[in-house]
Amino acid sequence: MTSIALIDCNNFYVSCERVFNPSLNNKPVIVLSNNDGCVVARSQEVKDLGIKMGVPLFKIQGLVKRYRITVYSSNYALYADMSNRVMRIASEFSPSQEIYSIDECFLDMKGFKQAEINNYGQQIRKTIKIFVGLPVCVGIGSTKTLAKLANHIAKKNDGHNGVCVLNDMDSNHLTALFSKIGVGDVWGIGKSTQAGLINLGINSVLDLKQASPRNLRKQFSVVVERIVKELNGETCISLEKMAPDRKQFACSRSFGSPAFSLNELSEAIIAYTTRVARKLRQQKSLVNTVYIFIETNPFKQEEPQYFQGVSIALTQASSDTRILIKAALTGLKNIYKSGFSYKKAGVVLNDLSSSSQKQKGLFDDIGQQEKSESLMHAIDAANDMLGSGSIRFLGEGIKKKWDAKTKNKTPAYTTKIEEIPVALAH
DNA sequence: TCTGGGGTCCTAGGACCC
DNA sequence: TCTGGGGTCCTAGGACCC
Repeated sequence: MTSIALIDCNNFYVSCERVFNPSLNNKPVIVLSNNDGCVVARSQEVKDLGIKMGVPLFKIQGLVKRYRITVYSSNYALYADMSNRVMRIASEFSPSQEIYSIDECFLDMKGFKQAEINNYGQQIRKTIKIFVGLPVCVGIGSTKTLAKLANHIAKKNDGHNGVCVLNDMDSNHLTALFSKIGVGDVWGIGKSTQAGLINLGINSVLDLKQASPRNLRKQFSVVVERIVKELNGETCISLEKMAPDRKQFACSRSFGSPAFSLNELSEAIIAYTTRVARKLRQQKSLVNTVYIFIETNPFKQEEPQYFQGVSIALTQASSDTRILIKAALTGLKNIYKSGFSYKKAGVVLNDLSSSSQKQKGLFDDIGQQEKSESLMHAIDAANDMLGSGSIRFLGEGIKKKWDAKTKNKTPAYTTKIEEIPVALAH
């Protein structure tokens, strides 16, 4: 029988902050989204207060004051680095690993003895705690969906001590357990599908497990059919050892303060294009279509609203930031209308191809292309060495009034030497 | 005053072809 | 008076995830 483990960090962003500020342990802590807008991570204490994921900060200011909740802007440099450390350690516990998100990975546990698997899970937890300082839970089941569910059970029930193994559980116990978990807690069942299932009288995980996959495919989609099969131990979603190439790269941001002029929007679009172009080159891909959009604040319905996006097809696939910026700005000029208060803009690179399989055009200037590649390579190398943004296009501006707010960001403790924690000995 | 960002997959429906 | 049908490809939009 196959066996898959899901390692998932508890309250990941909050836990990362606590590693460098242990006085926050057992105290309520929140981490905010970009622009300090919404709650994206909550400590257990905050969850217990009933504060939901994704609520805007301004709606819970009263609770923040009353319960003295510590509020942080997000510090992605720190979280990414902590994630890498966790993943490296986890990978040593299995011959194959799929990194599923910044705070989760699946491990193939095939061949492990049932009797030992629980201990093994405990060992994974302890090792990550000791070496990185982060708390994780481990869920083990015969499919990914069951591993996810096991992890959910481990997180919600202290009795499991952070590890839940479903493989060896007897069926009575399993039935009792599954009848108590809502169908919306299953991986892949979102709000809309949950409502539809409840409508059919399918309320618990047990109900879903016992439902007919064929009927649910007709009612919903092949996705729900697969979930039912996976709940019954039939593998439909396989472990992806190698991360496949991305099919698109996007960068979009809300502005710290609204933008009005074409010039301000151009700055933002240039900055975002620079970011996605870098990601594109990292994957060694080229882009054929650049999509950009601008929008006003949809929450301010009393203000005039405008949303417009446009795709620009390049004459030739490219990864040269200058060419991408030129295309993006051409698009921007086409859709920009004055008189609106813009809140957000974005750039999406679609229709990617591999740079090693580039089609040669009839009028290609080979010398020009080599120059382009070596220039981009030099810029990337300099930014890697000196810190990103060291070399950038002047067009993205200096003052950047539109740039996002980050009022309460902790230092990049682990990735910038100037911001490393200092310990004083007496 | 203040409401995130980046990704994937699936499906329905239109365009087009023979 | 008579007005097909089936296949493929593409795209937009929805749903979901973290």
